[in-house]
Amino acid sequence: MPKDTFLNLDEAKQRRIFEAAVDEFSQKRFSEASINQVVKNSGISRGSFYQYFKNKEDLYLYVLKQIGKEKLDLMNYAGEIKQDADFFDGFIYMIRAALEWSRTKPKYYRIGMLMEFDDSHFISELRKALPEGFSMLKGMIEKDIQLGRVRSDIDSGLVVDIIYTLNLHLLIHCFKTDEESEFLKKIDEIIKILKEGIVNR
Amino acid sequence: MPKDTFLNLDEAKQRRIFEAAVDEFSQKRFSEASINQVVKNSGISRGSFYQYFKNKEDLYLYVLKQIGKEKLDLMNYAGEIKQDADFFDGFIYMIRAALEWSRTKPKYYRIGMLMEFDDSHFISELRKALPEGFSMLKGMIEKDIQLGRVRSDIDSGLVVDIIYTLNLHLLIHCFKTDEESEFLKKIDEIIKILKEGIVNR
DNA sequence: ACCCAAAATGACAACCCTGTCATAGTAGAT
DNA sequence: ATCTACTATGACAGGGTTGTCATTTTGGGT
Repeated sequence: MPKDTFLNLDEAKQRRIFEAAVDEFSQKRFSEASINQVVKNSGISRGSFYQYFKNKEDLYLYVLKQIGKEKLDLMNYAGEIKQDADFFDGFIYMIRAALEWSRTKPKYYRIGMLMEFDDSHFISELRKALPEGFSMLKGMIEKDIQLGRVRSDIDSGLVVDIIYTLNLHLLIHCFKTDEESEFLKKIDEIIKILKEGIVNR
Repeated sequence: MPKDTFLNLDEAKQRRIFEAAVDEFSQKRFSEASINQVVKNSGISRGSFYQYFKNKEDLYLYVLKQIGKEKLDLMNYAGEIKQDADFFDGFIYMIRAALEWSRTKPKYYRIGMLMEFDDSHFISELRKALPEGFSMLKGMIEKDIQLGRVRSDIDSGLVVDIIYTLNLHLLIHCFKTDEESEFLKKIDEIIKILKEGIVNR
């Protein structure tokens, strides 16, 4: 979506702008993020920016697309291993992969998280169009139901929703406090509860 | 926290301002909410506003305090019934009470929800100082553990966290789509999963 | 060395916002 | 009727934002 003028730039400059944008969008929600900041931190002029991108939305979409490329590589790699695992192991594997990614590329991860809590029109619409990261989990639960590993009256969609929500919530906490081992411990415990329930028997 | 000049106003005018503030704070996060809007919708002048309140934070705290009063009444009422109920019933009761409140005072509820997703310094600090609505649930789980109704290896804090997070998540969805019966169905299902787990046995 | 098209620039308009302040208005007491 | 103390007002300063545009700079081809 950037204009040709941007694509014609030498790669170093493209990266400088991209990274300035990542910096900004990982600190502020889309609506609060400022082009001025991106312009300042990438050392280009305001006028140039609007020669490269149509507007702020254009820049955001570009950043997302770039991040998506890197994420896709990682997810494809993760996808190879968990073929015959059950849902629980598959989930834990995905969590660890995601955590690894969030550790190597924390800013990318933060952008995703901020997006999650952005209720602006633009972001709401955008979110709908984006691929759901945990969607594969739904298939895994359904497989487990067919194999008799999971109760047949369980709503797979709801379970994915639960997992997705709790994971996001814990991740945010993890980011704030930087207690990664605590996070993994809690995920394990949540999985256990999800498996067995909390009732004494 | 408002100035005396505000308290001296006749009640109708106080309400007008309060309601304009509620309108604004239930539509926009604190940082995005605009005094201009409040001023316009309450029909007072900008200058007057700053004669009534020190600043935006002052107004916000006032609104929260007013809402807190109403909420306290409701919660005290709800607290009377669930004395000897177990955690699950207690939780469902609380959910229904909260939902009832969100139905009668949706704007108040929205303010709370927006606060939940506000990471500004002011709101973060404020949130810490506020009483935790679900804190009583923790005690109920611990009681259930002692009574042998819940496994003793369960972390009560984590369970409350799970419940709190999922509830909030579902409520937001409920607010957006206005599917209240769907919401209650899901809560019931989540409780069931929390109780029994999803594993086939 | 010259030319010209493409790229870079920052001033600018137009619109937000918050908090202040000198002025104008009002209503009660003397 | 006058004085006074409180209240209301909107213009203003000073800050932010986005997107535009006339102007200058640059660099490749001749």
